[in-house]
Amino acid sequence: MFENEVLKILKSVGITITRENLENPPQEEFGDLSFPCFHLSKEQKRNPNEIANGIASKIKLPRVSVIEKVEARGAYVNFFYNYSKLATTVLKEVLAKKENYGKGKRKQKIIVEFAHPNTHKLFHIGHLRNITTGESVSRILEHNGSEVVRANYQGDVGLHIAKCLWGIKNLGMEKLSSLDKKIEFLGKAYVEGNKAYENDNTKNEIIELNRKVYEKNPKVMKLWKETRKWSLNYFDIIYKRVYTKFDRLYFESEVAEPGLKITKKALKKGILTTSEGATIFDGEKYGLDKRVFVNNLGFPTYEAKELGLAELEFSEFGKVDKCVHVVGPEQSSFFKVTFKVEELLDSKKFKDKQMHLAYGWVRLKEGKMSSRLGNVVEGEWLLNELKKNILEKYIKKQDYSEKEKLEVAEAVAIGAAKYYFLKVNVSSEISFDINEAISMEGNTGPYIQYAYTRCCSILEKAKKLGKKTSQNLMPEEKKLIKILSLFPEIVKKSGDELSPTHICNYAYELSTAFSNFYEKCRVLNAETEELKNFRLNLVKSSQIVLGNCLKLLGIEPVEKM
RNA sequence: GCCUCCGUAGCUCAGCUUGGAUUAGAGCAGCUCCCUUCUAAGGAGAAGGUCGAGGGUUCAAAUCCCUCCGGGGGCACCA
Repeated sequence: MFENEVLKILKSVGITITRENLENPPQEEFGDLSFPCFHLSKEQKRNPNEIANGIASKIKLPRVSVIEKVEARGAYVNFFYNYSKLATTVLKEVLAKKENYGKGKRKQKIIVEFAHPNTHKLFHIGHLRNITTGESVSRILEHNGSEVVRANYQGDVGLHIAKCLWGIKNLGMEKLSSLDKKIEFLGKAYVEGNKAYENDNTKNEIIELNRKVYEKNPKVMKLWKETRKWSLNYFDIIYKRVYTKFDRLYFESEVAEPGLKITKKALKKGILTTSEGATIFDGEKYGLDKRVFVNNLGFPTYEAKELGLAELEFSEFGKVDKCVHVVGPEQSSFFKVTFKVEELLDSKKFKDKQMHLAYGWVRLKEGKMSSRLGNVVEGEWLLNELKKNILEKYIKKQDYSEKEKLEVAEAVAIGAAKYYFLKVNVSSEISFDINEAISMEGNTGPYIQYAYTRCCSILEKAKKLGKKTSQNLMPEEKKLIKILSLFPEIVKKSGDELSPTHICNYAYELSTAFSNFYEKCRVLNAETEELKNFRLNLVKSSQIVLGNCLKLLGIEPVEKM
């Protein structure tokens, strides 16, 4: 918050550095901002402790300053803020900017491509992590000032579809009343088709069916269209449920033809070659894998379709600075190859703009999920399970209306699931422990939500905010103010690293600091009216920043729970 | 064989990009306390660690480099 003041002071004693050279001290007793002297020590070949001492003794603080004290400690020059001034500055800023507090000015246009469920296949817990990550990354980038295009690339052609359609034909089309039943039926059909693919006779039937889908055979199209629509309707319900909306839905059926055309061009240019009847990319000279773009039956693979997709993505939205693909780590080789081919096709358009954000697998304790084995953990099932438990364990005991209870339980359940995904690094694998996610204690979504509702509850009782600022702050108040002041730099860090984890850690720290404050500092019946007003402003600011954190995570804040 | 991600307390994980503050941080589980007080889904305290192993670079390594061990994922006609 007062970085510029510190830089100015350092400049006045002949040290010109940038914000990057300053650090946040690990402990309160080391002050609020520090300048480590190790680099100077290298340049001047002097003991860093001496340098730090020299700097600290040279500094003469102005009479009126937001910096209260400067002190050398070891190799660090530590700056201590005047907390009364810090409080005034932070509260003023948060209360003025509200949901825009911490908003950055990076004006990039970024496509975030995520979700990508396949039609005719179950929507599982891994898709849930995907959407959670993609939505949060999108919101974080937006808060950094970028314009985000949310894209979703859904697979609606290919062997998996053929397997499912074969299964439907084999099982016989049932009369199904509800969407849930239809989705369940598709799941069964897929498993059936997948089994049949193991057998040579039925395998050929499935391949034939696949051809018919690619060739848009009218007889097959009818069934394809109808069942595809089931999946899409179902996905729409889930997207809405997890607070996501897409600007553009892409389909494999839409990019297959264009993708094939591009592979022909790439073949002419010598980027792709022919081998054993297939069109392939031989990545050896780039240290990459060999991958097939068009198979020996003439069907475009996922690779060829990707070329068609990229072409669309980079032409439909004007100048795009970056395209982030939120996809599992098993596609790492695939993306390295397609990114390379795209770069070779049009360097100016694609080079260094494509990025694969790989998130780790989600497992249950029983083992890896696979829709082929039919032992998937459905996304919706998980959300419903969390909701049921939250409702039973806590919300039922509250005294508001049934309708409100359901709404609150829903928001808390979605938040619990999302937070469980986001609190670990994107690349880490998650072994999903349902009991742990349900337990709602410690570093969890419900804990953050709860801190937020405590803010709301006080503010509701207080009715209005006064404007006085306190002079002597309690340690809990100081800590809270300090944390509030750090929000903008956390947002920047999360955006730079595409890492929602930092927001989770920050939100947890803020919630803990608020709980401490709540415990030690009475607000509504504070000793004086002035103090009460100051604390109310502090509560309001905490509510705003906690709310911002939740929104960046894609979680809906609730006012009571 | 090659590529890639991961290995930090009994369990789940921060910290590693940009090496530094004589005590490596949390949360769960277990132990001790705190509800006449703004929702105890809370707060306080004690306990718990050869940072996978071994080398190296450095004044300084959980963090950088190398080797090895263990695990996940991938490496041509699936997506």
